[in-house]
Amino acid sequence: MAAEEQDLLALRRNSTLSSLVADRIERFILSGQLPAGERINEAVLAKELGVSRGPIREAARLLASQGLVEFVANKGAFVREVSRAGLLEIYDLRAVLTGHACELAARERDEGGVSALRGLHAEMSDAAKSDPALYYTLNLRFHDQLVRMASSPRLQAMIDGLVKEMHLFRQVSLSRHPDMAQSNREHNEIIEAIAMGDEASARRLGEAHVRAGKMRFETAARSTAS
Amino acid sequence: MAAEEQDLLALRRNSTLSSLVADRIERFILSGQLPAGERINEAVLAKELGVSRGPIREAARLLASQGLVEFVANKGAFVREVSRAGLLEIYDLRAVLTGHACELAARERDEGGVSALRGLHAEMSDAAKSDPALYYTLNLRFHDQLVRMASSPRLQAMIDGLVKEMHLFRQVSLSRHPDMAQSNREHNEIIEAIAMGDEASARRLGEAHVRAGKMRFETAARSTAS
DNA sequence: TCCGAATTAACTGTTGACAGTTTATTGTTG
DNA sequence: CAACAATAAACTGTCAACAGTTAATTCGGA
Repeated sequence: MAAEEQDLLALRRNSTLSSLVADRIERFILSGQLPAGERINEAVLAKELGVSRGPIREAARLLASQGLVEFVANKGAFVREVSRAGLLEIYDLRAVLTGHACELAARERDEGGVSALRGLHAEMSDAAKSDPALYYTLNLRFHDQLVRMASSPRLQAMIDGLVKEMHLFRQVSLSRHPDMAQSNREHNEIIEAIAMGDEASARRLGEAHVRAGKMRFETAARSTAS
Repeated sequence: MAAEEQDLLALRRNSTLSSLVADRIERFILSGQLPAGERINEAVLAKELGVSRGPIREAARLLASQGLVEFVANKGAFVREVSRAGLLEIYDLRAVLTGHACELAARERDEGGVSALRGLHAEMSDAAKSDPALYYTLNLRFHDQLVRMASSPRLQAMIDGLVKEMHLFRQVSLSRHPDMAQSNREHNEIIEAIAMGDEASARRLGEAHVRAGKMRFETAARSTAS
């Protein structure tokens, strides 16, 4: 399979145990198997994964670089907690950076990229009616494609990190899009601005799109206040 | 001294060898003692700093999180190289993020912070005429203060990282401000926008200020082309 | 019964040694 | 003399054990 092949390539290019362990731990964290705030017990994880504590520590440091874990001296590595305020902060940053990404994408004028976006948009239109989970997955791919089209590795890394951090927020209500149709209409506007090379509009629309997500979360959270 | 006291506090709060080693290595890198592209020889550094290789490795991973070094499997840690294109990329990101910081600062309406900015601005006006090195130092503090006033830890970390990365660019022509007076006029405009709580202007001016720095670099580099 | 000090257990931080890979060197052949 | 293969050195990746710190438990006293 393509996915496995890519895994093997990544393995060969970066064949260190630490990175494999890091991937595993990252999945543990993002899946909620390691809850936010939890300490990462090195000995237990080492035994569980069948490796020594060294790679575990290095993996934790790697994840710390992505903002997923936090080190406290003589206490160890903890899965980072993201507060409500932190989440709003992340939304703002992601909005600003996404806007920048759209501006750069509009400047690049990558036709192949634009048609990829159009394809995803069409798929999402269907999924919006029938399959929210699929919409969610496609949405991630859409935004990933968008950011890649900015061809700015640092920008991509920053946004990736922010997206991962968002998943550390306790409530998982993020995965639910209250209004997928509206969200996808915004996607379409962004695509057209990029296709036309309209940098200013692309930036404004990209930023507004994420800000809209923030506001959707704020109102949803307000109504779900415990 | 206050600085030493703060160091001691940081030491007590985070009394791990790794972090101390990381600080040392970071200074080596930023001072050019470890040039960009150079491999970090763990054994040599360990001997030099009188510690084992473990802390060195962890410190390197810590620095990797700040974008200062890069790991290659089975080859080790290398001081990251920043190309001309990379530097321009960083300038853009910093511009966008600084604009955001200014917007947030304007929203906060922190009078103490504003007067701190005004104080630095006055000092810099003097330094601009007599002491470029001092101006450079004050400029760093000015931007630091600006970002702190946004009270967004993630934003601060991001910009800090970008500023550090900029220093990895080979040519050190960054430290020279071709037109300190103009730069400081821009500072003043930013301060006033923040003081008035004019978020939109603060953002626009903050972003433009860093973009101006980028353009100053571009023209300076063009004339210094080897 | 509850609070606090002393003791014990658990865990992280650090070290030195071993295994596997990469790079440099040497020797060989056309 | 140059190109290539084999060998040796250097270095990273991993491991298991030790030291130091933090957290939990036990014990004694009010």
